[in-house]
Amino acid sequence: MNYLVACNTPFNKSILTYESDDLFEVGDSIIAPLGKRDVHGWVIKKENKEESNLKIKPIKEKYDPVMNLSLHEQKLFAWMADYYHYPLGQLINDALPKAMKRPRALELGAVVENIVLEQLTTNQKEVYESIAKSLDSGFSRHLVHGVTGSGKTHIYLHLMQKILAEGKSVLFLLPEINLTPQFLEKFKQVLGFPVFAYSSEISSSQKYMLRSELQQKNQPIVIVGVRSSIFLPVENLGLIIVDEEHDSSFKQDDRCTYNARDVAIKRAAMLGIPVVLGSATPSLETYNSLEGSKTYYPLRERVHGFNLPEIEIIDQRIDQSGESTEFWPLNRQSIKAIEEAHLRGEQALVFINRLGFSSYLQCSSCGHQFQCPNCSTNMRYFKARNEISCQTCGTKGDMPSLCPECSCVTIMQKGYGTEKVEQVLSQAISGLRVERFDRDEIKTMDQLKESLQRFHRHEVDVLVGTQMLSKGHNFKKVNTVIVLGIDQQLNFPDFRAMERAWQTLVQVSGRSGRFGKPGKVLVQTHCPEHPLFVHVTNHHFDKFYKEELDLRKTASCPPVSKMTAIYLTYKDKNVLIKKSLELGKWLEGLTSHHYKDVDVLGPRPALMEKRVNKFTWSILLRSNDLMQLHGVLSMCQSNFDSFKPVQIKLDVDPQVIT
DNA sequence: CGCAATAATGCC
DNA sequence: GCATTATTGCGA
Repeated sequence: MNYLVACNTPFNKSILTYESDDLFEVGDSIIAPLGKRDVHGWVIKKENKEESNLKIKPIKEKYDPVMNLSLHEQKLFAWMADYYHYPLGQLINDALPKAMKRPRALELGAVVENIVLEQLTTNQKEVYESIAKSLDSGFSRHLVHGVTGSGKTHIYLHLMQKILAEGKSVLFLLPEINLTPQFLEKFKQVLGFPVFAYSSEISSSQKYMLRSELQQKNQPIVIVGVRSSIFLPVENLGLIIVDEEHDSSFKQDDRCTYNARDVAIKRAAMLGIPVVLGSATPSLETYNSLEGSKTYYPLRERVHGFNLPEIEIIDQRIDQSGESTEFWPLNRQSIKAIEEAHLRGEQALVFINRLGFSSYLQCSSCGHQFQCPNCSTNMRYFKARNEISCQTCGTKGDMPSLCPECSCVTIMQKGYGTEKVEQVLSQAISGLRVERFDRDEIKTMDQLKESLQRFHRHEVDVLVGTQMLSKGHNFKKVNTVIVLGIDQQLNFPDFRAMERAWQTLVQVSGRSGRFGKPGKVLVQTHCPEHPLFVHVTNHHFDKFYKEELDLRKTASCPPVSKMTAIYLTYKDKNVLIKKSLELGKWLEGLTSHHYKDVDVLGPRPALMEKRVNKFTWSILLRSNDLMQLHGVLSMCQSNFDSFKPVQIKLDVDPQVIT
């Protein structure tokens, strides 16, 4: 008997033929010889021996039964390999836990005594009941589009309670690990069933044990997990919830570029169960496909009749024409707002999406900038560590004392980050306790918990943080929020720039005034007339989505069309450009004859052309016809070898085009 | 030349 | 992706 095996190798798209006299089943995990070594593989097909010019080797042995794939896993992985054009064997290898070295017993999460779940509000109840009706009737897709503070989590909890009571399990996906502590506590207290947190905090042996446990048992359980938890073999799964479905952390950007939200939808469809997507700022994709349907649930109000914060757009240009710049990058109004909050005994948040003290350094006499030697980017300046560092490759250097070009000693610090704002703020307002909340300052889960606790206990007045501060947190005494750097987000050269800026502003402002006091959000910008701000200040989400969709239609961008980015990477720029143009030509030829509805855009240099001493160019494929697009991608994938030695990577449904 | 770093090739 | 084999490059 011959066996088609998906192996952990990119060779021949990972699908290799082996023979054996022993019996293997489809889905079995096996070890097979490849060249002078052994690889891990999964049987995907049995067939009778045929004439072949290959010298087919025998399968070596059965491997670990814990790694065997159920029928459902086989189908899901096969779909993914096909849709994301990634070798099946490597995909399975990446999705399953690594073999275990030191086995240790698994704590499936103790059941905490039941605290009664609070009643739903009228609005929440309507949504709950509508979703609950379809819980037992096969696949359905729901979108809870609730403003920040409308109690989406509360609806999820009631749905979960119902599913668990029926003896079924729930997969709850969320974008970032730093949200798990609070979710987890609440879930454990309220649900009365085992709740398991799945994230990078878990060791690989724990992941292995969990897989093994889930395969054997089918008692109801809740898994609260990040992206990769979508692959857990939960038996008797009754519901998948994807919270913050718009979030880009659901997209994997290395290896197989899957989007866990889309895999979740596919998995639910295959299992015939409902999937609930939730967000205050749904992706255009999700909004476009569900808005107007019976399974779209807008929640326009916060609970208890609390108001959404007042959002004020501050024209930063005024500063330049005379007003003092002593508190730059914060302007006078922002300082005043924080000062007033402090006097009222409240706290405040400041958001900036950049780390460090200044974005780059420049010699004041010759204009020399301090570039990273390995990447096409400037080094950022970190004052506390007195060093400059590249955020892309990690190269570090001492803060220069004079210009290497002209020996001038005056080096200007341009741009700003969290460190700068922290300093300006503590100097501007005496007695103000300011802390930073970014990945520079907070590296472990313990540091995260401690920082949040200090803030909750009001030992800190202002947190200056990046995006990691923007999601999910409930701060009782925060009614003032400052947003810096939104201009950079709006200027990002990608069709989703406006969508992302919208999401930032809405999510960030959602941290303000969640407990009834009037909330305020100040957004500093150099382009206050930008159309986005009109919808943000009025909280008009329908209008924002409508206008943005119109733009996408005009420009024929997703969700109206489908896209795939092709990245070519090589250390020699000239060879790379030559090969990129070659691939571009080849694709043009292909699309002009057989796939007429596919557009080829580029090639062009990637946004960061040089990264860690390798150059990258990109080509974009765009089409309204999914079949044609994937036709081109299959042809392209089969033809990778002819562009050697350049490395080629596909990103299906890219989230950011780099 | 001699050796080591680097590139190219085969793998079922 | 990895192991093996071929090619290049540079000191002396």
